Amino acid sequence: MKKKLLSNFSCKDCKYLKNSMFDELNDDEINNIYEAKSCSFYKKGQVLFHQDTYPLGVYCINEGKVKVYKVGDDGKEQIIYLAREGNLLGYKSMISDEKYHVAGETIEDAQVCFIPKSMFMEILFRTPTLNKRLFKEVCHQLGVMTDIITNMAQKPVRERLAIVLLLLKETYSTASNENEPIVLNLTREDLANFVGTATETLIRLLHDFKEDNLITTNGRKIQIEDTTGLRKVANWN
Amino acid sequence: MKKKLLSNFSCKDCKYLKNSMFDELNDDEINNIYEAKSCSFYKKGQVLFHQDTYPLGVYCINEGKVKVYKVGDDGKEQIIYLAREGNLLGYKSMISDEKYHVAGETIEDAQVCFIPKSMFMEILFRTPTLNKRLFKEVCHQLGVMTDIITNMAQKPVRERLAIVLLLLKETYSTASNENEPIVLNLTREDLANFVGTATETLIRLLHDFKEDNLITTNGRKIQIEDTTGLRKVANWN
DNA sequence: CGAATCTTTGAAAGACGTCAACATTGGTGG
DNA sequence: CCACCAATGTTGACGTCTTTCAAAGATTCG
Repeated sequence: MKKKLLSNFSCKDCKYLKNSMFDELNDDEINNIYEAKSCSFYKKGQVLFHQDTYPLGVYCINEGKVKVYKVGDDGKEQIIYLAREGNLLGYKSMISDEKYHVAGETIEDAQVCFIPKSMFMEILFRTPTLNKRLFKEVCHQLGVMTDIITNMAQKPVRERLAIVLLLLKETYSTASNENEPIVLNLTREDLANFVGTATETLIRLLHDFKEDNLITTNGRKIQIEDTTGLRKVANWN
Repeated sequence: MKKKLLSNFSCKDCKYLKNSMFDELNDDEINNIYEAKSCSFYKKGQVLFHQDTYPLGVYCINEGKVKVYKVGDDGKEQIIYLAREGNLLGYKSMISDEKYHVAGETIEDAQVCFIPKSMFMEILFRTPTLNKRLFKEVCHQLGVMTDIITNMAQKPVRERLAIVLLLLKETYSTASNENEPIVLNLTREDLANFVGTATETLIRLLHDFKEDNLITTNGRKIQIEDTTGLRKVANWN
């Protein structure tokens, strides 16, 4: 299922290098990463790494989107965040030396580079630039998570949905597609599992938002029509 | 209000050293910390560091408990976690170089050591043992946070309360007081802000738990009577 | 083209928050 | 040391947000 690509292109030429954790590395250091990695093709819906298993390495997304989620005690998925091109995945549990708390699964056909654990750890601890960069990133993410916890605990579903939509726009927008609809390969259920609500509730709220001209939808395409309005609904920032 | 203590005892002799982030340091390294720190007395309810301000240094709790919380958009506190003796606070936003996402406030009279930013950062990046230790801890905490997010999103208040009670027992229990009631200086409102619910709902649920002989209460003292039962209610582990 | 999956809508029950009133407690000044 | 005030705790009633269950459309993919 996991097809190995014939060509293993250089990280230095990766168009997402500047958005990655490797953006501050010098040529030699980048080359170390390049030599350690291998790149593979994953079909939509494939799992990169499983919850409750030990990390085997880290994943760097070259093409496609990945949903990172945790399965709760009752078997329902909670999407923690969506990762996109350039993002590094699966390193946190590796560093803390425990099983994955979450799983990572492609939501569209993807191309993902893999660096085996031993190699990554070795590079990580002999490359201060990378070490510092990742350390910072992890600390930043902790702050973001406290924000999410607070929102989950205090905000009603409607506001959380508005936030998620705004977030998705950010995750999916590039310079080129600024005003195009977000084509997210997320089912309504996924979306509900991101917001933290039931699928039916999510659908009803999307309906409301459409009536209020905040968004338009066409199947799984969602177009944000009124960012300001959404932000107001979210009672955010 | 913040009284400086006359004696500045050595970290090496701190009885909580073994539970702290400094547990793996050698004598020299411990001494660096010792020389950088100063220890102060804080009265119950004092704020160690404020949300949305830049970190000035890190705090190591020598005596007392500290609630770490974030004020949401509607002004309500969300308690993220409770810190106890030996815990290090306020370093994450320092490392990620941003304003605090949370605030830290004593919930009982406390004695807290402080290490100024410049000194701590300097020690952190010239002491691989400490660096690695903290890095690991931060990554671990991220995993814990994903668990919290999932619980907040998926579990009803009743289950979350049960979890919080079990958590509090862990936070407050020492070898000596295993079966004593938890004397937590948390108001019902604080407790509600930890669980993520309204004060009235929290009180009603505590009442239920009492009826089911899961706990007994006496003012702010809460005694866990049936850990197994609580775990069952929590639908946990 | 048909099975399977996903989406949407309706109706009803339940969980939870809010408001208001009242009780209790703890801290403070006299 | 006591009395009093303000903060905290408790209870009831009520409304609303949300979930759940059921069933009917729509879409997708083999």
